Amino acid sequence: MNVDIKMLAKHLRLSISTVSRALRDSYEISAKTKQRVKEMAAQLNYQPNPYASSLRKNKSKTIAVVIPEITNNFFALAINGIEYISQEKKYHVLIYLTHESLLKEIEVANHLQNGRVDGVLLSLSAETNKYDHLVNLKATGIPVVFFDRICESIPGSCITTDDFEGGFAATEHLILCKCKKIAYLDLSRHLSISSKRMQGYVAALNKHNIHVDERLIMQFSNDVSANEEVITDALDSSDRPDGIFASVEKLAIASYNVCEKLKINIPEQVKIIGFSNLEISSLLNPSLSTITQPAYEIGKQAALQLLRYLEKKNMTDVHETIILKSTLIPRGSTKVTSFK
Amino acid sequence: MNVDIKMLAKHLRLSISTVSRALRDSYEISAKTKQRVKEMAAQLNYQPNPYASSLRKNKSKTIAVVIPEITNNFFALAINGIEYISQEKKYHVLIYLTHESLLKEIEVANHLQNGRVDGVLLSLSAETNKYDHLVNLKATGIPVVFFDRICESIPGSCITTDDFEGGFAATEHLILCKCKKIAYLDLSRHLSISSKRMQGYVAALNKHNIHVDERLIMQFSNDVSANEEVITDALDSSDRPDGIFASVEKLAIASYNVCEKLKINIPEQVKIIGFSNLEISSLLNPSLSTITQPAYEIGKQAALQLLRYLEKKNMTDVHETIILKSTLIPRGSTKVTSFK
DNA sequence: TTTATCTACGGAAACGTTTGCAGTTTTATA
DNA sequence: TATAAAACTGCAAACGTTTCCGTAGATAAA
Repeated sequence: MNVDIKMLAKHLRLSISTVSRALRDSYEISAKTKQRVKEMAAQLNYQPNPYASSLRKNKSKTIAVVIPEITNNFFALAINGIEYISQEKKYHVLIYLTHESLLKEIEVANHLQNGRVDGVLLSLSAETNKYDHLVNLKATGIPVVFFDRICESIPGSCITTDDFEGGFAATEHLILCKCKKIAYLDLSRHLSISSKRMQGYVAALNKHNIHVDERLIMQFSNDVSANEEVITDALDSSDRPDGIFASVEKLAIASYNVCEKLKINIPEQVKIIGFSNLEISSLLNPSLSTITQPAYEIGKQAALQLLRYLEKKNMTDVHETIILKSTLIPRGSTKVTSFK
Repeated sequence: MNVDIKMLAKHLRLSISTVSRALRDSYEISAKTKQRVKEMAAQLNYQPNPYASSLRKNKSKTIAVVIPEITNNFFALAINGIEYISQEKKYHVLIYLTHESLLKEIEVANHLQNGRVDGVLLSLSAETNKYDHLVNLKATGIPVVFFDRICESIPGSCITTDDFEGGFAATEHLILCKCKKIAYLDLSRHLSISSKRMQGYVAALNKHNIHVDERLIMQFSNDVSANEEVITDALDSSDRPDGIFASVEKLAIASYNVCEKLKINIPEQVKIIGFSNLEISSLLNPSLSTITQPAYEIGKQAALQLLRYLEKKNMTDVHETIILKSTLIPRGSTKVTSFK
């Protein structure tokens, strides 16, 4: 609001350009002058105007994080990682939530074309089934790094986990726990993570010679009560599945809720495993078996990748995909109960 | 990057100023011209440079959210509310995490003096015991609205909950559940929420003529394992408390972990209640009795308050405090078990 | 001594907007 | 028809930086 570089220069009886250079440690300025300038700047509490600087340099030192939702342990952890790297490199982090809506995602992506940010970290919304908005965004020269819910049809940087292996492991785990009829609860058929996890599911069934029943592959929305209804329908029948593989945390939780309501015992009557970053999975009743992603690390890697790219002189489009490993943690919800 | 207002003007054979005014719907421009301009702008995909605008107008349409941590359901929900209001009013949201560190908070607050944001929403770190940095920030003319962990020694706007009543209700609930020896698990003695909740705790004990035992009032840090050690010490003795009131979610969780480890039965041997926004409290083993804050609403109100303030012509310093109500939800962890 | 190189700094343009002021045309009023 | 008011539009100065040039003086090389 107050003291600008002009005033600083006046106090110092130096030119504006000299002050600017001194503050940025230019080689053209003598050590003595630099020190004088810096001392005076500190004394007057000079705060450079970031917008003037951004305008001139055409760099904002700001990145955008575009995610489907924030009340989700995975994304909260990822942001934690992103923030860690960003603040270390003096970048600022803008948050945009799409609430799993394609329209919102398009709106955000289009807006970000205006240069408000130097780069974008993005995880697709569940609804997203076309990618023009993202192609356009990249076309304006703004680097985009996808994380977790990546976009496979756009070349570029991606940070993700071994979803196929995770899906395979989860399913095989259920199979080894004697499940014969395993349901796959899916968020959206468009998402990379969903299809990869499902492929793992199918592969595991195939390996163990279990027929893939299409009716056991269920799609869900963002509507909690609608989801629970679907699960209720599936579980409230005589030939209900004896195993549930939830591709995302909230579907595992929804399954728990339904089982509670229907008085279905986990793991005796149905075993449940799900992708989840719930730190208290072990405290659930029963404790939830999970495939857990290194969410914090994903955030860190995504931010690192983007910032590394932004600091590069030659902005050649890197096309690097980093795949981190998830880990399966068996707990009570898939415990094999003895016959009685 | 590309097409700027100058180019737009050239295409339209109009002056820059006319174009600018037309885009902003100035009364000085004819409807016909406005339409022409807007159509051309859309056609050329003109994106106004936000930094040029910010520089000129000395307004950034950006707010900062400064919170202790994001992997916390309360804050995630609050951000959700903040984002909801912000995007509605076309504001952008920068996130800064202090990780409960005073130094970090000071660093962030000082940085924000430079005008990068028009206003700040802040929840104090657990370590914060002096407020110069916040006084300075406000002194530069940047409005600050506190939410949840408010700063009582600085006049200004605050959004919080009825922490005294919440603490009182939680404690009385334990008392009515026959607890005789109730521990209070506190995050930091500096925080407004902590002291308010503790006052409620003390008041409830007094009302029921229960002696306030200082040894039952325990302080905790941000270090999970250290916290669990303290709780272990408290619970692993013959005269352990029979009731625990956790002032924040993570201490309730820590208590669960310790009880599990020590094979202490909840609620038979010890009853637990805690402030928490865990949506799956009911699925814990046993389900957790909670005092739940309207976190989403707090976020919304905080953002509303700040933005209302920013849009005001006369920036008179409002000093409004909004107190929302928490609700006590009794569940399994405080259930009175019959004598056997 | 002349010329070239370096060091340290200043002047001024540029970044892309917004806006005060002035100017021109059109319309309304007398 | 003359004149005042209203309706449009343009010029140019900001906003606070960064950076391209240019230059004065000092030092080194010829």
